[in-house]
Amino acid sequence: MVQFTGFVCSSQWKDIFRWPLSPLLASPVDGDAARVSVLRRTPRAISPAPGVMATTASSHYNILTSSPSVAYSEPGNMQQAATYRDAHALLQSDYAVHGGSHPLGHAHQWISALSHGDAAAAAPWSSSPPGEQDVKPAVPSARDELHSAGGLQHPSRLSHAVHQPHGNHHDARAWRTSTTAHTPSMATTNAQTLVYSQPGFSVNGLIPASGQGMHHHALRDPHEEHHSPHVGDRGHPPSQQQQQQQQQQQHHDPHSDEDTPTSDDLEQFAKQFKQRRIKLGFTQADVGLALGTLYGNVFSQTTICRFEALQLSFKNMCKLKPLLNKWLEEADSTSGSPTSLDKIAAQGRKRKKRTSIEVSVKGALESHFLKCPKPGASEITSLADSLQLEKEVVRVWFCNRRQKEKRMTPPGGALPGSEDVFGDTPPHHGVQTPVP
DNA sequence: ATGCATGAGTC
DNA sequence: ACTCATGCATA
Repeated sequence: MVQFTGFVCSSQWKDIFRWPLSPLLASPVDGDAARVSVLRRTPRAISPAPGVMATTASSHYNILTSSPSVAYSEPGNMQQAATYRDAHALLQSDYAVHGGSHPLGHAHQWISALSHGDAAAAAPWSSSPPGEQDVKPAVPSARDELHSAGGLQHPSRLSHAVHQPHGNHHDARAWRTSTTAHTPSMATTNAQTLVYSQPGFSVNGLIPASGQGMHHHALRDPHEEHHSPHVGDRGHPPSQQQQQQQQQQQHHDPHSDEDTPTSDDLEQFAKQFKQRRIKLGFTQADVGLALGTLYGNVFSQTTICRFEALQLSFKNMCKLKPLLNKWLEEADSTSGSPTSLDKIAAQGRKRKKRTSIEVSVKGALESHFLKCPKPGASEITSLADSLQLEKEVVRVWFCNRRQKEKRMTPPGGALPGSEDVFGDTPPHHGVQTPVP
């Protein structure tokens, strides 16, 4: 039953599920770490399980203040260049400075305090559909193949019903089945939200705080685009667009961001990154902000999280790695000093309230997806009709589902050990480097 | 941590 | 109308 909430803002019901958190103070391992991270423990015993709360915002989510400005620029605007030392960058920061106008009045009143995220992910229906998950060995793209010297993927896979009606399956899951055992006891603990809204706040002079996002807009890599190159099954010249532009992919060095890393490198890095980050006492959100301060590209907690979990596309991972790597260097070289946090609110336009699709409905969608991942407009319409959902919602659902399919990092995000189901799961996976 | 949403860039 | 990168809001 989908009910519509009249007000977009009246989503107060969510507070009903606010559990009394008992914040504990935990000092990060490092004794010198100037900052402590407040870890919040979430009583995972309590599961709200709001069965029927399909709240869909009224379709007329009016755009009150449609101020596009997402400017994260600061008054001081001293666009120092040099920050991007190496232009190798394939940084394709979006943030195409639309409005250009900078808010200035960064209203960071929303410094969310919602942090609790007991890692119990695994969607109910995501019980790793066997034959479906075609765990074909990486080789997402020709490019990938080149540097995938990691030699991780063995050729054992063969069948797996790699169907997919339209030949557009392909890539993604470059991340082999790593059971991603992470999920420490804590998750996003964006507690210590001390917000210094300083224009040019530099940390120990090490952090160039200058990046004050000025006009470093769109660095979108014109080259390197054309997604989904690798036409699923290699072995036939796609005759598609021009080959990638991997002019010089000599030998890769996992540490230098000069070349394209391998899946292994990325996995390794992500893992290490997370450890370090935590050790330094930073939250994913902190990092996201720092990147904005340092390089002008702000990222959300979500993105950092996905990076660590390797839930981004290969390309995207490659793009972010250098940035995160730099941050890491800065971060621990300046550990023991305050950090600047600034919020560039992107408030303004009203966002459609997130639609909550009931489990049963999801099941239905999932079924359809298995049959036809790319329903036509008419199909979507009828499907939406039968499911009592807005067409747009259904459309988006499929889009997201497809996108997810392309990554679905841990196919067994569901359960460990499920990797054997395919009988071809890579013999090894993420190695747990026990922190130096 | 993840589900649904937005938007730029493509096709 | 789709893919992709991203993120708000939520669980």
